[in-house]
Amino acid sequence: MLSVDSDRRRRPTLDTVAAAVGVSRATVSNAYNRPDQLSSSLRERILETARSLGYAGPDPVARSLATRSSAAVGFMLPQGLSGAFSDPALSIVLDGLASTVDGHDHVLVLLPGDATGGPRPSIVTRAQADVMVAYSLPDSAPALDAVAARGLPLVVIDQPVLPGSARVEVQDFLGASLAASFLLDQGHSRFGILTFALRPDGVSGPVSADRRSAVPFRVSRDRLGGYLDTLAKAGVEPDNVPVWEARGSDRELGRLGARWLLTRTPRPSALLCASDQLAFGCLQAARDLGLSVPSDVSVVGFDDVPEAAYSDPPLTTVRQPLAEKGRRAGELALKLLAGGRPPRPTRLDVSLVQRASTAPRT
Amino acid sequence: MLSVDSDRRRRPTLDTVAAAVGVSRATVSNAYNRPDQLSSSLRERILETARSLGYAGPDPVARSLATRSSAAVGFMLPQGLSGAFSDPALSIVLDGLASTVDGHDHVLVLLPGDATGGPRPSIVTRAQADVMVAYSLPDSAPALDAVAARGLPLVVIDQPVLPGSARVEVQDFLGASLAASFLLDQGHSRFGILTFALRPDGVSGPVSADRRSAVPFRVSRDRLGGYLDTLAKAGVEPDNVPVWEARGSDRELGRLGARWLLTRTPRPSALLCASDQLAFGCLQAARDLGLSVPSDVSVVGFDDVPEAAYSDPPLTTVRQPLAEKGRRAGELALKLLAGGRPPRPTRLDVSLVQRASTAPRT
DNA sequence: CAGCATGACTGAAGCGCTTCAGACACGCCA
DNA sequence: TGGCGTGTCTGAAGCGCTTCAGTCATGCTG
Repeated sequence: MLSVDSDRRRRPTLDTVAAAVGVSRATVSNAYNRPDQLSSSLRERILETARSLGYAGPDPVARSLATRSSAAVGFMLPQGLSGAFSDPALSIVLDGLASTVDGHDHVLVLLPGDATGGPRPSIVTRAQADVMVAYSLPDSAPALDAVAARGLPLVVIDQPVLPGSARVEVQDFLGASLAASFLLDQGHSRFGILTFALRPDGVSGPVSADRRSAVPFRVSRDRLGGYLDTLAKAGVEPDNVPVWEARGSDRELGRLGARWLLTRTPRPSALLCASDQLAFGCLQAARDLGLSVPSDVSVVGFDDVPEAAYSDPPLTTVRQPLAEKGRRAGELALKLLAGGRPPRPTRLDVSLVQRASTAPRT
Repeated sequence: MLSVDSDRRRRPTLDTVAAAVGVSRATVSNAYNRPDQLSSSLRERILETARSLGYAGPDPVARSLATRSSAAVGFMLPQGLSGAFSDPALSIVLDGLASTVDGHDHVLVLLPGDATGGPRPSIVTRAQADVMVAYSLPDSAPALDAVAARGLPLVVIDQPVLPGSARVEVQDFLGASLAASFLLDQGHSRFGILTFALRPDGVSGPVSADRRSAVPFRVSRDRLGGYLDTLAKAGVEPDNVPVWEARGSDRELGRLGARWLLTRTPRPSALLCASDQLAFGCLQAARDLGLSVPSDVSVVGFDDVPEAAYSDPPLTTVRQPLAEKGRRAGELALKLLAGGRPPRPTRLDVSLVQRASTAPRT
């Protein structure tokens, strides 16, 4: 304890090095940040002395204060990390984002959410980041107000536009409607829908018409809406379509929901899922019940994660450009950081990928 | 651009608020950090004024400089994020870690690695964190030197002990040997081994005896060593055991390797994998080749990720307490931060979980 | 040789906050 | 009445760095 403290106290600073070399502090700073401002021989001497003194370079925090930039991008999640990362779609988006900002020497600061559907405002207020990226937070999450209060630039992924923020998202409604149309074309008429959280309250279960209104998660809203609207236009009453809400997007929760859906009477001949993970759960549930996919029941997912091509059977799903989404968000963040204005939001394309988990109704 | 700049310039500070209220800066600071140091009526007045001025609270960077603490834990990965998160084991560990540090109002700063098997030293040097957690980095990664140079406390997960650092890890060697013994007991004698990266050079392919020596990743070293040593003790020559190295730990790379292993002559009757993800790839490869698991070939994994219970067939695997690993690492990090000395490393337990992917040799 | 551009280095003013040793007024006890 | 503890608030010294306007030789031009 004592020794750690004294370690800390003894840590050399720019001044220590400057004094040791016999130059001004500014010169030492230049040795690190502006090599062209001093002779290379002096620079060498400074770096050498710094090394021998155990000086590892300018303190990042002090540097940030002086430059008013922390070289960090905050990433706000709607939930805790385990829930979050069980969704491979997030990992891919995050990777796209990370590789973009990493290439510009920025780091990613992770702000996990809690039951309110986003990070606590207090943690947002104290996070050292100079731009925030919000991933699929519910409308009007307190975290968003905290970002606004700090005046930080914001880019939102999969979320309605907020004044002054940049946005990237995909055409979820269209994607869902593509999937529903496809199944209708295949002759299906009895459907079941498996969605992930409509609200950040951790509830799983059948969805009442009441709960379907004013859904704060845009993605859930659009995918569910896309499914139901398309079915309705084809004459399938929304009230006759059982909907199960899973509180998260993982396989096991999907299995649970699918078990319920597949035991309704009459049994749906096609299941529409809000994510591939949920769809994988459906495949499992069908197997559990001795049903065969696609001859007894067709299943479609959403996202087209890599695994969708290898499931048994391979999954028919709606493809969205996940990595691209992350990359775009990263570029937008860097652009805002450089003082750019938020451009018009672009909605990335979606398309239907037909594989073996769907078949015409026989 | 201009307006952003002026926005920035105009942002109120403690002084702005102090002047507006007519008190000293110290008092405003106390209003936020030490409510007991001023009358609650004054405090209310200060907070109210701050709000009306658009002051969102003390600037985190300046605060960090003054307190010499940034309330952030750095997390260093051996590879880029996409590779990393395709491994569910990492997500679970990360979640355990995040929930622990989050509970103490710390955030996680992600430092993705590159081809050198860890984050670039420059990014480590500049990251604003006051303790680092290294996850499965190779021995002597440059990033580790950078941490040492900064004098930051360090906790390592799945890595050999470094002087002065805290450590948490599981008994990988023992786990591997448990799995190998089990298969030997089941009467198997022809084995194949599927490991993830032995070196951070991005190479996939059959492993020569040469490449098996001086493996810098401790986990790979111990799991592979545990398999081979145990087999050797039972009289199975290591040179007769084909080993495939996948450059990452994902299903598709596993499938590729298993395809090679399952087409050796004589064909192995049992496959030992370094991770569940790789094992899932084996299941897929077996299916591709028209082999049935477990009657034609037995497969064991390592980790016991949740999905292992739901694969087809459910996976026999070595269980390690993943979430616990992350939690412990988080606790250690917080302890070091508080000035504690690194305690003796604890190796967490492993155990074999028998499911349906293995069967006695017929 | 005056005049001037150039390169190398420095002084000092911040960046926005925390903290700690007081200062000050007030009420209380002896 | 004098002394003293208490509750409030302040002044000023940092935290470690960047940056910008200079200063000072030095060498070059005309």
